[in-house]
Amino acid sequence: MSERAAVRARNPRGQGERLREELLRATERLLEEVGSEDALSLRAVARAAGVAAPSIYRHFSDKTELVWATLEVSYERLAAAMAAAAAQAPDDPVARLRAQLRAYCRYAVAHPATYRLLYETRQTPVDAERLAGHPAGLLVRSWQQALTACEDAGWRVRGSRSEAPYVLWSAVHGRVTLWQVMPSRKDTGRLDRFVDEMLQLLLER
Amino acid sequence: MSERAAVRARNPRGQGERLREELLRATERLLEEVGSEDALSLRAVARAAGVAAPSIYRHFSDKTELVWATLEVSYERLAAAMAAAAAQAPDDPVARLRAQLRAYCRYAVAHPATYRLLYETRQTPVDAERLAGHPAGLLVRSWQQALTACEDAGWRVRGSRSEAPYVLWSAVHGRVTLWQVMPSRKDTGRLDRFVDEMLQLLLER
DNA sequence: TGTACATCAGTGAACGCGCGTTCACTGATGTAC
DNA sequence: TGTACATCAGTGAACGCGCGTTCACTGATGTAC
Repeated sequence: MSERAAVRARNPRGQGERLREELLRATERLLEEVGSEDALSLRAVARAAGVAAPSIYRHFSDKTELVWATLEVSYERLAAAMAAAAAQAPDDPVARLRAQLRAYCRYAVAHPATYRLLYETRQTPVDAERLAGHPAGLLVRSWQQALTACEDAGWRVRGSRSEAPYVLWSAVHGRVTLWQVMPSRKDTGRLDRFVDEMLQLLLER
Repeated sequence: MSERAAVRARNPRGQGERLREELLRATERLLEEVGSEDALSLRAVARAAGVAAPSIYRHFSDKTELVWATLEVSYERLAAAMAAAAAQAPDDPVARLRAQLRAYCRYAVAHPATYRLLYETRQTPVDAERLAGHPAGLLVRSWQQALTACEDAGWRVRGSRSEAPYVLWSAVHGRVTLWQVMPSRKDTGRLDRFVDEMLQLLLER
């Protein structure tokens, strides 16, 4: 599989935290390689980072902690990608929302394993407190705001307004999943067209 | 975890195939218990079936084969549940479609792990041929037919007709996933309301 | 300027474990003659 | 009716493996005096 990284120099004093970042990056990369949390091993992460396995424990108390931290990083990446896409879109709320939705799809397609991780409930020792802080809540709010911006620009949201963010998010997440599992025609154009379709269903002048 | 089943009597001659069914049932049950394909072990399946581990190899050539067979059983169960719900619904195509969608949600909620398996691409040694026969295709056709029935009864499908089955399926699958991952308010009523919402968005007189 | 010491980043060896799979087998039951 | 044999359902012991985690450690570098 993946070889030990080039011989690693020990971090200088006071810079121990750097390894933490390297481990997170290695975990993200390996996760995509092996495809799932269970298939990921701490030893492989250590190998990829060019470090001995026990060194991980300087920064993460156990495997769950490492994976959870990676999940948080993933969420931030996704949110950042969406924000960047919106910022680059034309100055029109619908165009911005469309750009966000497309960015969402692109992220999912580009990082299938980490994307799947976002919707993983199983996370072995997940306690209530942890689930409550699940970054998923951030996404709902993001769709919510985008829809409000459309309304402010004179669009009407069809159907129940409170349900609308969920309609949007469910549809797009579901479509990406189906896209990944359906054997035929893996062109991302279909995802783009789906996004347009949903916007037309949901918004009217 | 789960204890060895009550002492098992060896199947009579010619009835060896019975163990196959017992293994499938045990796999389904254990899958729900442990939550994922990776966390499932052949040894645990054997224990649950009251049999020695090597006995599995009389019926399945390896772990993948066993899991794949279970996936097929799951798909059939889901399809059957949907069909039964449609059959019990009032004699109206929209009511029938609604009943199918709700049955879909109920299945997903009742069997989260096997449901998740339906959308698992990873299936380690999945070759092209196998993916092509993925039972997911059956579901698209089922939504397709239900929509046509509505059209025949005088309803119009809003938006692109060819995209509509995917809209329906994506939305409902996505919503179930979110429902499972979002920490708060786990009442299935929300899923039912979501189904209604989608039907209103998609169908008009 | 020298030196004892604390801190820090990271390691090598070992632990016990459960796994998927293979192997040569057992013992009951049916069949051929 | 008896007996040799084939078939069938299933087993016990063993294989090699990689895993998560713990332990006591090393050796470079900074700090106090």
